[in-house]
Amino acid sequence: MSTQSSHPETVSVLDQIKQRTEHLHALRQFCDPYGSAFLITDFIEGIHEKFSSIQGETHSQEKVRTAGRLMAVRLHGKAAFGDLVSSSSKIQIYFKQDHLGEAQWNFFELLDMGDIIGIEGSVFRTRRGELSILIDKITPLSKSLYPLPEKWHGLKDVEVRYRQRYLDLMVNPEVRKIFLLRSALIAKMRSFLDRRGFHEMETPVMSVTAGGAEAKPFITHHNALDLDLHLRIATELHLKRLLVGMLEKVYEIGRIFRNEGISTRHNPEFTSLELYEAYSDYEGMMKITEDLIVHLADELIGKREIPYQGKTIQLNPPFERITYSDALRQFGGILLSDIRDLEKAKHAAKNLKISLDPKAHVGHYIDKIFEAVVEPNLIQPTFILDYPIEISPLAKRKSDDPSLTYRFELFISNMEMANAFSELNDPFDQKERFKAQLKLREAGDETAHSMDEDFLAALEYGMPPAGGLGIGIDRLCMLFTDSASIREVILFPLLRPAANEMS
RNA sequence: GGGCCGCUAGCUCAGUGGUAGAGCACCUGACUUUUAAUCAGGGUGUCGCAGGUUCGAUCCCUGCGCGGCCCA
Repeated sequence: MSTQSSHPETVSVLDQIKQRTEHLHALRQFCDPYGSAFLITDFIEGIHEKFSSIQGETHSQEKVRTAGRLMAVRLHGKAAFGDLVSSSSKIQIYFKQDHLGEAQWNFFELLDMGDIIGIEGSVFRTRRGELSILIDKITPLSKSLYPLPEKWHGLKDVEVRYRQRYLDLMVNPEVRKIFLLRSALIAKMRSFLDRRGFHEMETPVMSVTAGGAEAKPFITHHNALDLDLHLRIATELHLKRLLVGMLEKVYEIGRIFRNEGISTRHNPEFTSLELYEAYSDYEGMMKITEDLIVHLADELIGKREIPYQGKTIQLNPPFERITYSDALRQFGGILLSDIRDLEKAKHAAKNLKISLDPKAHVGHYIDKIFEAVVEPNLIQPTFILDYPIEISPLAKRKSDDPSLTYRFELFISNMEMANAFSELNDPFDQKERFKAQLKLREAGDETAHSMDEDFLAALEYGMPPAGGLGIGIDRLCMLFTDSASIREVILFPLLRPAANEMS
């Protein structure tokens, strides 16, 4: 057992641990307190369904066997009520001395809050109308040696909640709900894509160069090859190689790593969906984005109006569409053409009180100005179309304006949820874009792309025109669970080690 | 990286320059249909850490740690 930082060795806690340990030793006289497999006839949620019609004084003929964690006990002399909790449900259990008999009542007296037990008994309804199980037999399955957090207020200290997430999950049922929803969301996403003929692929997490996005990578080292490797910052460039290889509809749901700051919307590792469809384009990607999000809302929430941080988000397609330059003009009175010149961009940024690194290039300024002027206005789902080429090195140029690209981002509640484009499949153009990125990198921009010769070689074999789409799964989960912070939807968000965990 | 806020019992939180507080949890007793059970009794603490000021610091000051929010 590891050192428990949240359990300072106070007399009070020691007393409770001591008492629980004594109960454990007493149990060992009769059974293994850390039991083995326990045959369950009914899960708790199933019992509620199966016996919902029980009324009055009747007890079920049928016996049930189920298991869970004992989370409350209401002593009542020679009887007691308890709450037996499972992952998504709970049921009241009734211990009765004369019914249990001396030996079983003895077991009951050795139970502590938080213990895991198996029970066998008949189902009945109490005078107050609560479906309950009258226990015939208790089987101790695991002992809880530490006192639990408060039963009414739960565990609120976010630091403890994240560092000891198991406690958070144990005592805060709504937290369990969030992660069950996250699990369901990913499952629904997979089945949605599979039904549409997409195939799930797995591309490398580690490679010599990390590309496909503007971000700093984490670096690790392979000993046998004596080689520094980067953790991926996107799955894009590998998935597009698959298009070259004639896998025409592919996706990957995977962990992405970016060596950047932490905020309520950013965790250094997060999960993305990226999908690529040959012979499609960004119009096709907009359609699939709408379809997917609406499908998830229908399946997970059951409606298309969802509450998020005090606002109501309407997920009814079609989502609003506005071009990048129209958005700048509409929300900020700014002309895109004006801020594509570095000096003019600096001036505009100054007016908006945006300060940037002196090495920042014009793309950074465009991005920041957009962020400041437009993003705060994008509450309802909105596609922003036709991004400037300076900040879109992997997207196809628009045929009617080669300074813009067939790229969109979807914003919901001011958050960037999706990013997609008609994929650039012209290797000559792609090479020029990489060269431009390389210049920025040489000028000190660590997030600029490096030249990926191998990817270029793949393009030179011919990549079909395609639409590609990336969706941030964590942010989608935030939206669907009304969570203000990305840490609420990541089981173990990165935290600094606590002082006593260092060294 | 900067600003603001927080850190007090296992948990949720009050509080004060002079013996450390409540509710829940826990312990003892009563109670065989309660459900935040109830009733009677019991306080279990390195007041985040380290310095400083002071007769005396949990409180005031400085630094540090961890976290939160906002900004970059």
